[in-house]
Amino acid sequence: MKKNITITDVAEHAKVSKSTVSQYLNKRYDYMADKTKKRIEEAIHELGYQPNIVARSLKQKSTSTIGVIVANILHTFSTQVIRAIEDYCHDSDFHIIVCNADDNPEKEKKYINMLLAKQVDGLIIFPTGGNTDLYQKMVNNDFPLVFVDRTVHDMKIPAVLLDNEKATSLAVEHFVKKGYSQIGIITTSISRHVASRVERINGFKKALLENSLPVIDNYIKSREVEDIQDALADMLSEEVPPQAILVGNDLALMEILAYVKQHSINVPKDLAIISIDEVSFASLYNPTLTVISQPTFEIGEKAASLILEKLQKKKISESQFNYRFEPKLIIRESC
Amino acid sequence: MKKNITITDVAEHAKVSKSTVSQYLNKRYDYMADKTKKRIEEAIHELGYQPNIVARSLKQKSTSTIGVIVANILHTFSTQVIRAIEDYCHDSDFHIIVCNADDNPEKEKKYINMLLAKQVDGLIIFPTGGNTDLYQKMVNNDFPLVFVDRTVHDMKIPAVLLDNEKATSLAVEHFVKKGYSQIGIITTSISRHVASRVERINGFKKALLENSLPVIDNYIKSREVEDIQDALADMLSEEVPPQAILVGNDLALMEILAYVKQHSINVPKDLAIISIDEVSFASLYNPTLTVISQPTFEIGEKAASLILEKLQKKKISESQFNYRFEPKLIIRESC
DNA sequence: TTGAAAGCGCTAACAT
DNA sequence: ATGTTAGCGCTTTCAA
Repeated sequence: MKKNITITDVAEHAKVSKSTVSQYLNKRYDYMADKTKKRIEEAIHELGYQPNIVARSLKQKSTSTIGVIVANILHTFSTQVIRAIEDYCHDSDFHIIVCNADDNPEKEKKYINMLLAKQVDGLIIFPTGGNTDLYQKMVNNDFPLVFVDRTVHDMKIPAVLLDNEKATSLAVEHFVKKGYSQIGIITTSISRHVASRVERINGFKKALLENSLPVIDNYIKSREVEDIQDALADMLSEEVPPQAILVGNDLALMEILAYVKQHSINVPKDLAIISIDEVSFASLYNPTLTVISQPTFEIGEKAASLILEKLQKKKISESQFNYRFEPKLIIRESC
Repeated sequence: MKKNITITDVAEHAKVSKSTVSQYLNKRYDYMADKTKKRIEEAIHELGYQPNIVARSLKQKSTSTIGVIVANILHTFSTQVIRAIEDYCHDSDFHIIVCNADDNPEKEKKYINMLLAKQVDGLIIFPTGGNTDLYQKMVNNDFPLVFVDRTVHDMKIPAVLLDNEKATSLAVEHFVKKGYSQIGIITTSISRHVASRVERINGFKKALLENSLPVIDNYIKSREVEDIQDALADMLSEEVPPQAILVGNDLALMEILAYVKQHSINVPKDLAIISIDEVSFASLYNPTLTVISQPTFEIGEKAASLILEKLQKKKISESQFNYRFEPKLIIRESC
């Protein structure tokens, strides 16, 4: 590995001082003679010089990078939101570093500390919910922090997420409209500290009541991914099995579809399905899948803009703490 | 944002010098008195000190991070390989920064320069193929570089990728075994500088010949994603349309399935399908999809290990330049 | 066993 | 219009 070219080399080559080169690099041409400018330009070109961002970051105490910690990268939702964040940051000349916590609070903690050590300027977190102390510490330090997808109870941290109640009520209403009254819900289990699972289940119950349907506990299951199929099996072996089921997210959906396929259950005749999260094959599947889609792009964009705002103003005016986005029902054949 | 705690603060708090704290941080306890060690430990804990990685990187001229530039993050293949790279690097205390070139050489160039400026210790690239000059420059500078998924013609850069010929021949042989003789191939178009598309198409032709089948130009199409459906339509409107089709990757597959669905084409009766790349819904789809899967985990692992080796030895002994991995035929219902 | 001092590559106040 | 200088937070000789 050859020696790196530094600003000193450029300065010597152009026969000016380092500071002048630095001025040039930072586009402060105000008092710079045209010929020096040109000489520096040439020197940079001839040497193939690239400024060392690490050195600059050290000096400026700012890395122009945002850390993103996602609870579980396997969700299509996550990757789409991340792409939106990346796009937005890119436009403002910020970089992002993405870490996957694997739904594991320990990993999340490790990544938070790592990213802080790396001096990221802000953090966007899809929280596991298991590190409230750490979150709180960052808030106390005025460190720019935004949550995505989930809020954490009692934390004064902006969160960008779906209007989960609306999502479940959209689903339930559609089921009802299609004539279903025995409706179940299955979702993957996530930490109780985290609002979204609770919100979806509560929203579901509320929607049932609003439609004058009874809330039946055995129709409500939240399990680890590996146990989703069993949960469905349990539900379907009830004396009166549900005729329709709301699936909490894309990973749960895969399990449901696997079960349905293996047991030759006809969708929607034997079991109607609505899933939260749009999936790539929803319109290719047989039958095509009715889903509640999240505006992933807007969510990511909002999260990124909140962080960048915080960085600029250093003071958030009129802090709002929940940015709720509208779900959309996409009607296809599965219900 | 509160002031960051530095090594100086810790030193003062523990009443030792900065260098001693640094020794401690780097686990050089060899000559350190137990009580000083303890005092430093306490100070660090009390102050909640985190070493500043940026400063360390500047001094050490090494960031312990690897840059990864992926040609197109939308391929499942890419995300899986990246996860494997991340896992491997993580075990060696390296971080990765992932950038998506969007199949655009200009973007790729921008990211290469950005990552170099950020002083990454090495680069893993899924090359677009459009920046041979830049690649060459890095090689000349002895900068650790590994390609994934594609080789670039005449470059002395290790590449980790699928045995594409094997992949196509597996597919063709399976088609033949199933009694098909009119076989087409459709894939998304990628730069001509890049070997994989060429390899898959050449491998396809070769396999046809080996099975004593004629090579028909109109059965061979490579187009942009948006034009894939048209390409299929063209092929199917041939006088003698193909009865079986090999699909080059997952994104192309989505298009094919959309077309097939819209035109009520029965798979495999009207059209048999084999696709390169395993997709999440392959075993859920109706019919289940026969695919050629790539060992994404091994590919990522190999790429990461090659880079890390290069970093350590600084000299590659017996450099090998192509690491080919075995495709696997997963037989399901679509052929 | 610990400390002093130089320096990584850059920026920014202050001189000139 | 350009140069001098100090310093960002850390590591690393070398000295004590």
